[in-house]
Amino acid sequence: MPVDKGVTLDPARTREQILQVATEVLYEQGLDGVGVAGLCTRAGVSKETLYRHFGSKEGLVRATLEARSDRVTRWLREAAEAAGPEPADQLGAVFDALTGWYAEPGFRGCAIVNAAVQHHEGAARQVAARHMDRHLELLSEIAARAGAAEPGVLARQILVLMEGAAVVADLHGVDGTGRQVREAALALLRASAARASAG
Amino acid sequence: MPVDKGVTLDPARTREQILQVATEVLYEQGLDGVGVAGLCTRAGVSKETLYRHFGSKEGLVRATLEARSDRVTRWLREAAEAAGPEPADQLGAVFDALTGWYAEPGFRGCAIVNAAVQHHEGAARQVAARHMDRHLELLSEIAARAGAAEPGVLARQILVLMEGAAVVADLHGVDGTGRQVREAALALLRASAARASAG
DNA sequence: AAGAGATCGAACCGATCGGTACGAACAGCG
DNA sequence: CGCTGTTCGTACCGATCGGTTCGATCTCTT
Repeated sequence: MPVDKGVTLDPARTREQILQVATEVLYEQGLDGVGVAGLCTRAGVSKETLYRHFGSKEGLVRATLEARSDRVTRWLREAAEAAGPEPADQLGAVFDALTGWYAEPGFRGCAIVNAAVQHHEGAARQVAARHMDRHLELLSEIAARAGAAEPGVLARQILVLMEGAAVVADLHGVDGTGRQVREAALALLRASAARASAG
Repeated sequence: MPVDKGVTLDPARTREQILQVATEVLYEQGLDGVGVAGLCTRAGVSKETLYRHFGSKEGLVRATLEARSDRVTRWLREAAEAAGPEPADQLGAVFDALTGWYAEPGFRGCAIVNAAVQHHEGAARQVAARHMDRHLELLSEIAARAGAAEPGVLARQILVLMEGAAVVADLHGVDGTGRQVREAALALLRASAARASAG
């Protein structure tokens, strides 16, 4: 019985295939909602292969979340940059992108936050902390260019809006959430800028 | 060998004991982080007793989360009412209460949201949705009394701040989160009230 | 042609999972 | 006293968990 290994036998390809399946399945089912055997079946890969690439389930989770953090960070930054030079436009564009995400079928909140909350110890929490640092960096740049009174504080307030929006859109319903949160973020930006020019 | 059943043999007491332990342990370890056997050990109760009271682990989770939702809802409403008649004071008091919570040792975010995110199907999501409805009710009352332009929208924006604050305080650090989010909520309230009197 | 490395499928491991069953010990009530 | 219902401790169930091992098979490189 010949064994089907796919077209090529490329370790990097195999790794990517596992990562892609894990990204979907761990998001849909939760970290504890699927076993390694199930992951392997869906990825069309044997357990030995998975363990050689990632060492453990924890290692696979870490790699999956780190890749996702990279992707999301890049996505939001590009959305901001595509909106032109105005800080308010950039902030609006970020929340427009998020609003589209909430409405996607299968949306279940932020995968990284969800993972961090499921396992109170482990890699997910570190990845989540770093993920938020990256968001904060982007938001701080926008806040500073907008002339905010305290760019760091404003950025953190908007970060809270971002994370809260994902939770509320997931658990309480998408309707209007994105738009409402976008307006809240812009209102905070205006208030902070006004305070800076008045003070 | 005499069996130790505790001082009294009161079903209601037994039930409360299980609920109290489950509230702590499920929050600390996560829904999948502890088995029914472990719960029973920590509660000083046999598996048969637990299953007679709650039917299943899912039933125990539901009862635990519903009790918690009741408690949190009462707690926030009392905090608001204790702050006097001014809506802004009441809103500030709500976030002061939350800020104190974030700083408590063992804080791990909102137990109900965490549970809902861990099991994408099941009782936790229903409890979470209802939990947010209750928050929204309180916030809408405050927003309406503050003369907000759109009380429902403002309440939802502040709800997003509440949920996001718990996530950020848990995963990104407590420092300043409570105070910053409190100020953000009050800023949104002021902006909405100003818009209402101007329009 | 031959070796090196990647992969598969399946068997296997000990541990744990949620849930059930049972006999014995206990309390409260008539 | 004896009846009813609660609880305990323990054993047990089938299933699944994360992880390891092994021989066979396949591709690529030299």
